[in-house]
Amino acid sequence: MAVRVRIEDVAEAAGVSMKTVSRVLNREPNVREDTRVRVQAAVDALNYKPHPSARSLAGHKSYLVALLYDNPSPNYLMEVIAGVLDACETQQYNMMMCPLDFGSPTFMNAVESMIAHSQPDGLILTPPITDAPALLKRLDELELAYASISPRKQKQCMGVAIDETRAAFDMMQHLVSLGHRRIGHIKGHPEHGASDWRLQGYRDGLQKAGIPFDPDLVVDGEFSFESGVRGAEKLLQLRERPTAIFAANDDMAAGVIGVALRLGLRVPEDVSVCGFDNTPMSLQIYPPLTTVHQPSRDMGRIAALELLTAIRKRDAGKMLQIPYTLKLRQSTGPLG
Amino acid sequence: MAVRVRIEDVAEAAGVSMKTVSRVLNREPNVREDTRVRVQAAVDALNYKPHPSARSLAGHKSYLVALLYDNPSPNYLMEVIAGVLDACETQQYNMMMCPLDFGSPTFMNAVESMIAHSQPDGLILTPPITDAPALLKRLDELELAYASISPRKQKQCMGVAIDETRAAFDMMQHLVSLGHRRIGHIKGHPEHGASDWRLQGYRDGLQKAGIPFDPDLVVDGEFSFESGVRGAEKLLQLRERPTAIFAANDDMAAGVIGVALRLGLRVPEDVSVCGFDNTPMSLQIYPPLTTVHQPSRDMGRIAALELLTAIRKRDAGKMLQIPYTLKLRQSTGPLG
DNA sequence: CTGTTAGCGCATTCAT
DNA sequence: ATGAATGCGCTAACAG
Repeated sequence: MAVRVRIEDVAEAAGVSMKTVSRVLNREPNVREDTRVRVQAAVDALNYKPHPSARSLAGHKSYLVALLYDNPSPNYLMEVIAGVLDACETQQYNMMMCPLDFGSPTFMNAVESMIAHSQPDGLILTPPITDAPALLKRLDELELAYASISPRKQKQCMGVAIDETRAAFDMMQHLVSLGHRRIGHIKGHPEHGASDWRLQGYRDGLQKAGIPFDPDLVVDGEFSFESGVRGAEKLLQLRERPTAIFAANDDMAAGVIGVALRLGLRVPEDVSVCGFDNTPMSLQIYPPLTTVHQPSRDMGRIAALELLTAIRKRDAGKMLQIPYTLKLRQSTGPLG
Repeated sequence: MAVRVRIEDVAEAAGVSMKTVSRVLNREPNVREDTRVRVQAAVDALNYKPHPSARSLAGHKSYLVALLYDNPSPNYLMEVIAGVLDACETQQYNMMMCPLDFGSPTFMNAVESMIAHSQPDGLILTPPITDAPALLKRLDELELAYASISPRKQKQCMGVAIDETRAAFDMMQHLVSLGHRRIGHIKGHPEHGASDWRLQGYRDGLQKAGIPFDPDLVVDGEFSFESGVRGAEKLLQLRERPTAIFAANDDMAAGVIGVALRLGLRVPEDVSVCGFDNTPMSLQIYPPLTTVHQPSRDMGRIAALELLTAIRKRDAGKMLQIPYTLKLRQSTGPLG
């Protein structure tokens, strides 16, 4: 490890004081341009890197953001992580991972303990942890900044989301345009806001097409493949079978396709199937799945950038909405 | 955030010096049992948590391990992460994520920069970063501890792996026992040791069954679904079609099944397909995939525990081998 | 615009 | 077995 280059060494090399170096490093004002250049040159020449712990200790900041999650899809989370890391890198921040069990009675204890231990400067919340009232209340008490990704209540907090209801509505328009009128829906996990929004989009789509809502065509799910299987078994064995099934996510849609094939039905000739999320798997099953692409990586990046800005400026940002894309593939087709 | 409880406060409450509290906290010897108890009581009563940065600054340790990865399957990586976090939690360590581009010319720069910035006490390497000679050499220079998960050269380093060759061999035994003799193989990414091992297991399996090796039945792949599709297109259009295909991972196996179905072949009646990794997807496609389960979470945990031990004791551990499991499912069946 | 001083909270000598 | 003094590397508050 050799000997560490310290800020003092840089100061000496540049012929200024430690504090001036500190100012340059932290982009603080009140430094003449030429000294700034001189200091920067010394920093580069010595390949100086601030010691994170020292900076943190003296500055009363941890330079840490915590990413809270509860059993999300690995693909989704990895995208979010990549985005958050993108954002953190630009600002010398670190990210720590915080797997949590949202439903557990010790949920808040786990959070408190993590905060006490790691002292993050801010948190990024992913669904469904975005919607834990006790958590949000406590964070406000602690004056700890947080950004939410796709939270249920979007008016009141900083974060990022897509218009899920409208995306689901668009998907319904697609099915309707193919001639479908008996369209089934498998709901998502009841604890996720996304489930409500997507169901709402389904209903909006029916209404727009003048198709009466039929409760038999809507079944419970919980975003898992298995729940998709169960939902499909119900829907595909109805006396009057739906000609299309809109599952609230891709995993469930994969379950639907599995059941359909097992029952000897062709997809999409006998039944069209679509999902939501555009997971890699959606492209790997046969037939490739029609779905909605949600820019999860961008959402992670944006949430983190908002959070970092809020930490710096000590004031909260807005809820940002960003665009989604429909991916029309082979699992949906015209009414046969 | 109220006022922070410091070690000094605990010392005062317990009627001892800071140093004694420090000793108790760090499980150092030379503390009488009764004072240890008294100090611990004060720690609990005040709900004292050491300040990570202060501890790190004074102790010349970062309490950080870096997890290096390059574009792995999200499912695999999330399992490894969960295991590493499990291990870190028990020892007050933190984990940082380090996505890298192994092939890039700036790979080593990225690593150097990460190390200089974050000063991790150790690294956990995942394939194929386990096999970057320049990296390993540099880590030795820096005397930075690292643990490797499934590295190519297992003799020379600390880490954890399964016996992949034997697992692939077992899978071949399974296919042979079903009556298959024309068995195709789609290789993994050439940069991953796993590709070699699994191919070796394939060859060992052929040899054991007295089946001559046919180069036409082995095609290149790179672990991606698409490469599985390409491989299957070659194999399934051979004049003498294989009756079984062993893909070196699940993603490629999924590609094979897709192609088979597209060509009007039934799985497993017309062609058996198997993979490797037991990804969640392997259970979600139709038919469910026969594969090898690799205990990735355990591997993450074990690698991290080894690393933390090595950091503490300043000496390197061994390469540990842990068990795998064959998952026999519906994508393989008797030769029709 | 720049420098000086103090101290963040802890572990680490070296005493005793 | 325990304690007092010192400093890790940096930023903050103030001084100039």
